[in-house]
Amino acid sequence: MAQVAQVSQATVSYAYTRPEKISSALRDRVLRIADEIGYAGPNPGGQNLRTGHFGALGLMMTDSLALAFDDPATTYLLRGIAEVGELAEVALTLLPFPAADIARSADERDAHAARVALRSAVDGFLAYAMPDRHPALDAVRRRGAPMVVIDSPLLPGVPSVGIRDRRGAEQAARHLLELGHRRIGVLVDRLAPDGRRGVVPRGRFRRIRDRVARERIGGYRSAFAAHGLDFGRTTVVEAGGFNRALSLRAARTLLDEGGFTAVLASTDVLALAALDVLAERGARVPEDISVTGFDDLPAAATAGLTTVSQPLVEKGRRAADMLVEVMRGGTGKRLLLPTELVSRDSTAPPR
Amino acid sequence: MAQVAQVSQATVSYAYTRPEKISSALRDRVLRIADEIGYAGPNPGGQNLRTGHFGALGLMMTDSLALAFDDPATTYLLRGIAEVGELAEVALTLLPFPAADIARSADERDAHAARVALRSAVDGFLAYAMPDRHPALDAVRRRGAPMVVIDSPLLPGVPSVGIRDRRGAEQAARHLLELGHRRIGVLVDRLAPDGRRGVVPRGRFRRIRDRVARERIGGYRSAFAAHGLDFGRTTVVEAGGFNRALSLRAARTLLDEGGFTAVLASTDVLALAALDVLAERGARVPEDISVTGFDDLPAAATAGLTTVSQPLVEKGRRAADMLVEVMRGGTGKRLLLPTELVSRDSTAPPR
DNA sequence: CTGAAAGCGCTTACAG
DNA sequence: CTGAAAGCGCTTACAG
Repeated sequence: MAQVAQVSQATVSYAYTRPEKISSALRDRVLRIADEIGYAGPNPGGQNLRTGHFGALGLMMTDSLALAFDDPATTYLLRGIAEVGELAEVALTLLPFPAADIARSADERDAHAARVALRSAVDGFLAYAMPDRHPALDAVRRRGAPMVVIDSPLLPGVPSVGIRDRRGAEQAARHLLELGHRRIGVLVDRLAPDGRRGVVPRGRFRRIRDRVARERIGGYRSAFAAHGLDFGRTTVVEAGGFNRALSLRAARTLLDEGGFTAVLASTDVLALAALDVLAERGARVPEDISVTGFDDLPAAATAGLTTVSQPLVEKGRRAADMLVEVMRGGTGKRLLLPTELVSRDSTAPPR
Repeated sequence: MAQVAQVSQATVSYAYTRPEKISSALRDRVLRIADEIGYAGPNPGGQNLRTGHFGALGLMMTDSLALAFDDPATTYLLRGIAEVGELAEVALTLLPFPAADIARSADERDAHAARVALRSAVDGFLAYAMPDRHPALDAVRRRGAPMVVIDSPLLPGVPSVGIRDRRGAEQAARHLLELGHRRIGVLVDRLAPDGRRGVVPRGRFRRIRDRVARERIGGYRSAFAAHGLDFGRTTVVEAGGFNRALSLRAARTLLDEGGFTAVLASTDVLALAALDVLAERGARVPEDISVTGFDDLPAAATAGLTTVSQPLVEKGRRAADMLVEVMRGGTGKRLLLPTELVSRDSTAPPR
């Protein structure tokens, strides 16, 4: 391009990125010639290498991207991220972590994820709801790239945004217990990314690989203990994932057991699935059985679901804000957002 | 890194990307030293520049990213894109087109969008629901990057995936007309990205800047004409955007006028908003008034909405497939997916 | 199986 | 206000 226009490379560069450095006549000429010969402006690859930044943020999630567009809670979080004004200048890159059905094994999947994180052309990372130990997290830290964690895991020295999961879960459980429920069935999404689902055997609680799941279970456990109940004897069903199909299946498995006066669900998606299964079976809520959720999605309000609200959109916004701050040289911190029990029409004392 | 390990740059490169080119002993040594000195592997910027590809696809949308996480139809589309297996190796970059409230003017917004498209470190573009003329589209074509358009606009020589919008819209309108409706109010999302909303003045129909809106209005118009009605005399309310708040507002504006026996909405989000406003006002559907939508979101089925279904997830999947094909040197084509009228409980003959 | 060299396209001091 | 030169970090023929 510089050759054709018979100017130096620097002049072309200035024409695009530093208009004040050259005369406007020269700039116009360069731009006109560029137009004629079909030069579309500085190649991003060259710019990246030279300036050392990419103009993009990477978002890492467990599993595949499907989560981003499948799970309502995730969608709200992403909305918050997208709202951040400073991001008007940077792209949001959704990193392709392979789904379980594509990768041959969990190890291979993790290795792939780490490679992706390392290779991706981004200036900073948002890690959302990752399991405790994940090679991609190590890879990012080693690369020394700015990172902010959302929800899980908690990594020493890594800034993060989350909520008081244990307390929120405790609030929901206490609400049911204080209403007088003693036969409570529990629904959880996933305790570890190993594809297991169904009734959770006791030993599995010691091998939870996700901070949020661990905290929520911990909250349930302590609320139960405060009311003289042993959480270990409670039926807990694990969906094995986040989507509606798996949630419905888990709700059916739990409700097939029968005899519960309440369902304590660790997400709204699970609680809403339970509501649907109950309606299908002709059970009345809350007369026959109470149900609580967690998240307070808009759909929870519509369904009259008693749940624990967390500020999902704000969580995304704050995390993105914090990442911008870290990328500017700030240190970031651990930010905890409030939760609140929202009592609606899906809970009542047992008969 | 090469210096410390006392090997050549090439050896380091091979250690990471061509294990078969060096002995495994040497490779192990290189990797071990890298680990010790904290070298995280090849810098993506250097790789990009040298190989000429980025390992990412760019998604361009009108307005801001908020659309991606705000509009259910868009969310389903993205789910389809994310499902494409070949994408397990490439990232999906959401390009940050500034929202109306951030950019000072429409021109500035467009110029910014073009710049972003040019600068972004991606190998190909998916352009979704863009207005007819948009500088970012020109910029991408000039850059010569592979591109597939979803829905709008239709560009000569550019492969695209869409549906028969005109026919689908015609089906919905004809359904109402054949039931005997003559006082039909129409709801549309946006005819041009200029921030206008409210009752659409006649002249504005000649200045629609979005292909899909134009086709759907055309479908309504011809169905009306076939029944001896002048579409030009119909009340059409434009929401001015895609979210629920604007949709509710548009529905209120339309229904305030009164006297309609049916509401013909150009999207399900608008139709569902109309349903909510009608419920709020104590009107019975379909006894007092009929409502039709377009898209067939899962929420439409729940609400018993009569609508025109289009395969949203498949649209995304097909578009991503086609882009992969084009990036491999294929030519792509114009792909049209089927629509179908789904008759549910929100429509009946007028009283 | 390993190493020295070229060059991808840019930006930025620096000299004129 | 403009140009010549260096170097960002990599990969890939090529020579040994």
